[in-house]
Amino acid sequence: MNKAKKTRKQILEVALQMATATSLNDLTIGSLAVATDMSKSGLFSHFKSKENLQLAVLDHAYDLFRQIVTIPVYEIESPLERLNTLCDNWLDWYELQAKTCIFISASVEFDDQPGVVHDKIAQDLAKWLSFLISTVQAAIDEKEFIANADAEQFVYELYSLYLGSQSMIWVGLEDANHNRFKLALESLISRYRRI
Amino acid sequence: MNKAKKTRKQILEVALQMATATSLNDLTIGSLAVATDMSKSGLFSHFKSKENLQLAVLDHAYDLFRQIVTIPVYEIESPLERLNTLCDNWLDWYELQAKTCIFISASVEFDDQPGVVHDKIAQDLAKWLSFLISTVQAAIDEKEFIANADAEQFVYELYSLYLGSQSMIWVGLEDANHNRFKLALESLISRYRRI
DNA sequence: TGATAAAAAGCACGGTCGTGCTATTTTGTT
DNA sequence: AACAAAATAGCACGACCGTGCTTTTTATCA
Repeated sequence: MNKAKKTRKQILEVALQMATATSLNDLTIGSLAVATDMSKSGLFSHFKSKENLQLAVLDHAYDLFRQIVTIPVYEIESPLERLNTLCDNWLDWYELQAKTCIFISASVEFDDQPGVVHDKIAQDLAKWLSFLISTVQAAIDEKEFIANADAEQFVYELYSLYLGSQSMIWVGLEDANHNRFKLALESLISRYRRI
Repeated sequence: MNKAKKTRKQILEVALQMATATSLNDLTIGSLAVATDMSKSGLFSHFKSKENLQLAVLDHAYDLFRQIVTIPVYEIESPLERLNTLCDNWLDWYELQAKTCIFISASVEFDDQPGVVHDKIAQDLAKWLSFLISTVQAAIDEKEFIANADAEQFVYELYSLYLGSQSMIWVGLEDANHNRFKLALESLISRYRRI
């Protein structure tokens, strides 16, 4: 691997940490340079613009997300079991990222800020949601879920519960083990399950 | 009313609009001065610090929120009907604020940024959630909901669905009329309802 | 190993930020 | 109408932002 690629990767690891801890906009080139022990201009030349840096951070995050959440379930045959493991991994992802999710904060941050970053976030979110939808649809097709189930409605509710779990931890309505999420997920699945 | 109080109120109305459209941190004293046709220092002297401005904006928002969402339901006797109206008003609030909610964006923005603003947001959110919980509890007590219902779990799910509705509009999984939210809410209530 | 290209640093720029200080204008009261 | 007080404006500051330049250091490969 190139020297450039290597340092670029190291930068992105630190950058993802920082952007996760604060936000994509608070990830400043100066502070990132300090954190990586580089000069501002030396770091800057890797990305040519702040926007490119933000895109690179999101790309890096998505790679990591896939590695943790998505890829490990490919071998699982039962769609329902795949869905369950997916949710477990999804919670793991949250824990591994120091109890936040950069995609969620980024999507709130950029929902009123049009541009390529906004578009990439929307695109990544759409990819993840449609992956979930197809998994639910597979469960329907393989008769693990009831035939007249609405896969999109299921995923809307599932993603909502995930969002809510994060939001409500810091007011104490949800606990650190996501028990309300797990309970609601169980209930959600049972309503869709063929008995 | 004082001149000071009057202009302060005018400032806060514009400030809330701007903070809602972007974010509490992007609400800059300079840009707010331009928007209100004042000098930076003239405006600044009303609040003495940016933090105070942010607190004032949140206060103003919460007043408005109560006016639109909470106060109009006080006269409704049936807790369940109160809950339904509350949800309708809650959606109205979202529409009136140009299809965003400052509390949601602010809570994401400040969840990793300790201080008085963070604390106020958490406090406001907690107040709203406990109001919802007490309404659900009233429905249980008056036997509109089943006796062994969990009011907190209900509100966790309700708030999650609201969050999700907003998040998923911009990827097209939810539509502008919040139909997925309404459908899920109906389902949620029916699961708690005494038949 | 030495030539050449790539990576990193140094430095400067215009801009905007929040926030003080002082001067001026406007308000409210006698 | 005169005067004290309050509201607003003018101006300046140090700090940090993103981003261009030029120079120096480091990596790559014949």
